[in-house]
Amino acid sequence: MGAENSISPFVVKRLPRYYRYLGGLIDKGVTRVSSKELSEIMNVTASQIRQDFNQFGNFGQQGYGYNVQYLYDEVKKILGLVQHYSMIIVGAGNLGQALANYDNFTRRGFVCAAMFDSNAKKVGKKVNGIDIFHSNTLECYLEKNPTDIAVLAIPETQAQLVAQVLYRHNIKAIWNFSNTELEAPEGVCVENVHLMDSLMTLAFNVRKR
Amino acid sequence: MGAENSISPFVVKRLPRYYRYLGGLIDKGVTRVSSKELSEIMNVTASQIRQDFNQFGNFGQQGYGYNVQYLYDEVKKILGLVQHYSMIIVGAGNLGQALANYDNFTRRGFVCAAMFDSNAKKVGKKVNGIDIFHSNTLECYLEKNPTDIAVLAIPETQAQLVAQVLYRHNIKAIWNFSNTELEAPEGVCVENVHLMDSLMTLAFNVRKR
DNA sequence: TAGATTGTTAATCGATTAACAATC
DNA sequence: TAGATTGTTAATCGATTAACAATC
Repeated sequence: MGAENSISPFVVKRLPRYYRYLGGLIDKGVTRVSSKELSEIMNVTASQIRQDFNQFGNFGQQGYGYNVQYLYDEVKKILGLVQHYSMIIVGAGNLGQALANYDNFTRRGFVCAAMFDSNAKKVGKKVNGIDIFHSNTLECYLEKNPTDIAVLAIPETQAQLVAQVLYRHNIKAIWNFSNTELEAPEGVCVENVHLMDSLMTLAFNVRKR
Repeated sequence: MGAENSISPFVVKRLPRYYRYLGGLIDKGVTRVSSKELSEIMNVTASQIRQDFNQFGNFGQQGYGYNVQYLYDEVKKILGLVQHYSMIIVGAGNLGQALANYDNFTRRGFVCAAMFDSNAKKVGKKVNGIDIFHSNTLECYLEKNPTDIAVLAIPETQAQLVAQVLYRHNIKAIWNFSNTELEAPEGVCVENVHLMDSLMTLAFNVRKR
């Protein structure tokens, strides 16, 4: 119901956390929760919880609170987790393989169909059942297999170049683990994961204690 | 010079990005940059750049701008990257090994001294030159080797338990890759990396295009 | 009905941006 | 000196919190 465009990125960033906590409540057998209860568990204000959800619809009931399962399902829909996403991983190094082995992604509907690497020694092998192809077959693959999300687990020197290939073949989104920020054309989503940045933030906070 | 306490987390989160871009400029041989030039490269406002840096001191010069190397060094100091941090990785699964192989951490002063795993098959092996010890030797290790940062690359079911051990032995910070949020005692920094959350955010944005 | 809790409007707080005097 | 650009104050914008009428 809410104006699905113009949702603040702050709200969006909080959605997966709600989803996680609601899932936890379901596992515990909790069927009903008020914004106040949830706020205490999650350590945020009840006001923020109600504001956030009401960006998307009226999921609660006065005097009762929220039905946990219903709210969970709604958040799932909002996040777009009711559909499947086809995914490839570019870069079969340590990180690429770690991600390929992470079965949680598959469970949530992010299905990794192929991996690519420029190292001939890796080509032909499998990681968690996923074939590793040579990078120079990437274009050919994408032509035959429209792909939603490409995971970039390659060095920054190659990232921008590979991204260009992906853009040409209408990739919808890039999950970027390389140490660069990609320039993305209109309509392509890029989510950067800067592990080094995260560790530096930690260093800053440690020293400031 | 700035009141080093009470720096907004928004500013802190931006510091590593500045550090990255300034490093890039140095690599390109750029010696001098104005807030306006930097703002165009980084796609933020010049105002924000000046505000951010002035939380920590006056690093620029009117009419000139900023000396890139000097500013880079100052940000390095602010982030606390002039010292070394002793680190251990708990969990030698795919992700733990991927992190152990990531030499960038060492280059920046985050030195991984040991890994721990509860799988006896892995104990005794090395990853990137780092010994894997059995998890039940963790306490003993920490007593002999004071450690700044523990990386948690273990399933959520074990995370809170291991964290308790770490707290008892005065760990300073936890870099948490497990799918939980840890309750940390006063004085311990926790930085959560929720890869699944990041991917969900991407899914939301893809659908909204 | 009385009690509880939502949905939503209004108030507050803080982050970002704009403006400009200081000064290199 | 004139031009450029900072450091910093003031204005704006938006996010968060508080308050409360609506209603289950």
